[in-house]
Amino acid sequence: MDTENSCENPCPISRSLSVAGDAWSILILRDAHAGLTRFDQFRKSMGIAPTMLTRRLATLTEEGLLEKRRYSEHPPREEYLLTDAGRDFLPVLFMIGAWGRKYRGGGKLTQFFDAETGTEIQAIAVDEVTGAKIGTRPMRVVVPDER
Amino acid sequence: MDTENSCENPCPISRSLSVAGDAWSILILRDAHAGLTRFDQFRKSMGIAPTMLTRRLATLTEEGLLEKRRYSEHPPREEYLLTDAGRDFLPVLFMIGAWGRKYRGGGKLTQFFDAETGTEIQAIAVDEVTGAKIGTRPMRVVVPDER
DNA sequence: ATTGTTCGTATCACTTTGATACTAACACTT
DNA sequence: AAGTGTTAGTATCAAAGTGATACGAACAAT
Repeated sequence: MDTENSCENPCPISRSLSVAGDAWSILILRDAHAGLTRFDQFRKSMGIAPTMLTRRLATLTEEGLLEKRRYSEHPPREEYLLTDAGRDFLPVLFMIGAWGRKYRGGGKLTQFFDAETGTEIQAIAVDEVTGAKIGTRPMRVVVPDER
Repeated sequence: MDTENSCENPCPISRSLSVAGDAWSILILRDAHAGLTRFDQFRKSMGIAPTMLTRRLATLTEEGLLEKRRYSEHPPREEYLLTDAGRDFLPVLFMIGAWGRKYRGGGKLTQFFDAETGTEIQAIAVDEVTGAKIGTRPMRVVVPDER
């Protein structure tokens, strides 16, 4: 795709997709949230080719969702940690997961529980202002005019 | 990627991504939510090559997010409408958009308002059970054992 | 000295993509 | 009747991206 549409495009979805709009990037972020930090952990978890992984980790680092940290000087070893921007991707992951759970739910699925209450987490998107579920009320779209 | 991981993989995120894990598909769904239904509308809106668009529309239709409807017999013309599954993708779109708004927010952005209250929609993900924002409380992950 | 671990790079066949041109089936205008 | 316009694609093909595999560098451990 044309990934150079960052600041031109008024659509916030396009802008996000130009950063993490492919499946590998999203899976890396998923695994990073699950606590993985190292090249080989990602590689084994996802079965991704090392060339791909190198590129994706570099992009996510450049784009500020991950940061490299040296965890060993001898030999030099880096690990990849989530930044704030990367951590804030979690709601996206949960909504993607919620859709998959509902529409591709056959067989066994990974589950997420609230550690305090012990209840299974049911992620939904709401408008923080009105409290209404996204998609349940009519909305008005305002597209900025060009230039 | 390996797109044949539908029912094998216990991760609901992987399953969703095997259906709509590329930028074009997500942008088509965005435009479909904005009311576009026809081939040329999508093509002009996104600047996508017709070969790509044909394939993506076919995939989304096969996967049950869109459905074809004939709107003219002479000449034969089809349009693409969101199914329930497609409509339920809206929360994903809003969360992706929310991230882009927060971390790639320079310049003019499309805005969404609640038609009743007139307030700008601030999409967040919450756990419907506890009401807590996703990511603010510790959670426990349960991965099903193989076989 | 040999084996193992970790984080990659090199190579290369294969697949996907994207730009462009073109077609089919009409309607509409002159 | 001929030409123009609209819609929904298909055909072609070069360029780019992907992915499997092998290999390398820099050590640690035995």
